[in-house]
Amino acid sequence: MDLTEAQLIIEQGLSKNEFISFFCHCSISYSGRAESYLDFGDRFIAIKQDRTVMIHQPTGGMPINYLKAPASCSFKIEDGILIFSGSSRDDEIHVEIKEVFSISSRKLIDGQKQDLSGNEAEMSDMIKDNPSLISPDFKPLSREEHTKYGFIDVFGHLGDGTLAIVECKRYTAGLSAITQLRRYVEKMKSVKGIDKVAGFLAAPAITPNAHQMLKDWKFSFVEVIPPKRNVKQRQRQRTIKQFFE
Amino acid sequence: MDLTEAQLIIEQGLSKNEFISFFCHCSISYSGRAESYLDFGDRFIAIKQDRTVMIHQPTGGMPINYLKAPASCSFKIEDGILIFSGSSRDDEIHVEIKEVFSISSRKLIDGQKQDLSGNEAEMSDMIKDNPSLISPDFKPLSREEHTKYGFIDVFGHLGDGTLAIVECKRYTAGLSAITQLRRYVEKMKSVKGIDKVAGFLAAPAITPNAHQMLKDWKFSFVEVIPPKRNVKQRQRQRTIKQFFE
DNA sequence: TACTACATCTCGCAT
DNA sequence: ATGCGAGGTGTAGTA
Repeated sequence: MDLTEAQLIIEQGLSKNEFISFFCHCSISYSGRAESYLDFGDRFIAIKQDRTVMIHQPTGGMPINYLKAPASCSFKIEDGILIFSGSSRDDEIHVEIKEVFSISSRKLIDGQKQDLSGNEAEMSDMIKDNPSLISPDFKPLSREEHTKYGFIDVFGHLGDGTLAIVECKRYTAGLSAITQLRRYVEKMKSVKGIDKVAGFLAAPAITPNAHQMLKDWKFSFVEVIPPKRNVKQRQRQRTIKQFFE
Repeated sequence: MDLTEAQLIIEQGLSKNEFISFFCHCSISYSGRAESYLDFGDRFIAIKQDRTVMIHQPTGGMPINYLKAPASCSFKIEDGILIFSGSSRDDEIHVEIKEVFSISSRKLIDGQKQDLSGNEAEMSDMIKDNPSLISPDFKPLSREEHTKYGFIDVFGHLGDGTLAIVECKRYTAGLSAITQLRRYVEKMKSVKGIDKVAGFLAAPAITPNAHQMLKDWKFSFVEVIPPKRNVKQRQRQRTIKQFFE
């Protein structure tokens, strides 16, 4: 495809804030928080409607280069090469495009927001509603609370009045989960001036090293499978409800 | 665009392992590690050559849904709707496509790898080569070493023989950086049976809370600006060198 | 804005 | 395969 024509289509798309996507043969220089260079090869480039820029190689899940919105984007042809210069707050990229294979540009209309289930907040919700998952005598007091001790997933006390902190992890808990729990427990001990605060780790599994550290610090592991709502069901129900209202 | 034609183009692209990209009007159900539903709207969908799947809304840097490679992808038309079913190891998505606006599919050739500079490894490199950045009497012994105590950025000793552990962060260090350092220091103490191991945090800055915790644990903060090579320069030099060899 | 922690984190590396 | 930590992490929530 002729580079002058490509430049025209892209600049029209930019002026109309369309979603621009194209395949090309290019090299990429990046400079900002870090620096990188990627020699010539075939890539996919997209400029989204908020001027997010992302450049993908043919494989892999993450963009090889990107700019956060809103990036200023300019195109010019120099020595027979289409040069794309983009810059955002912290970073800039220079793309030398030797060939453009195809371009699509379109205004996309989408006001929807995703309904996502299965995050850590829902797990701590479940534990607060079902405290026996932690211990028969666990009484939760708060959940997902920002305190001066830290961001504690579930906080409460045991039957004998001992304060208890629960740290939730949706996946196999590693060393960092234990250090996180330890930090909250230590902080609460020092601020409250008490020498006994119970620490619980709620997760579906725990790594061996983390389990050792947990035992060293006299914390308890509780196997908890994180919950999931059926969001499609929920969405449908809401739609039906709206229909009848 | 006719949905039957769209299905044909996509399936041809899949059979040739091409990079397929298209704009469409669709809804998306996701189920796997989490669950989500996104009601109908205009989206961009790409299936990469390794069968990575990503779906983007018109704005924002991250895909709203995705599948890790290699995903199995199938398309069928049912009740006048093109249905895209994709499944990878842990997850699956169901996309109901009411309209396809445009499709591009192409085999991209790209054997290049990115040369990235400004990562933590280069920072620990610099410290090992310039130990006085940490302390006048710091003698580094190793860097970026996987030990049973953890992954220690720079390890060495001071003039009086005290062992020293350096944790590097490229950005403002927070609480987790201190707990990480603390974990290495504590573990090294207990394994070696000594009661004094020096801990250094090397970073361009540190948050107030982290600084307090650092002081509580008698660690030291050293202001270090992470280095950056000029990778484009380096690439050019290598090219010139190759030319003369 | 700075700080904190989650993420369908992803990715690479070492065990 | 699993464990572990970095990331140009991004993103949301809060003070």
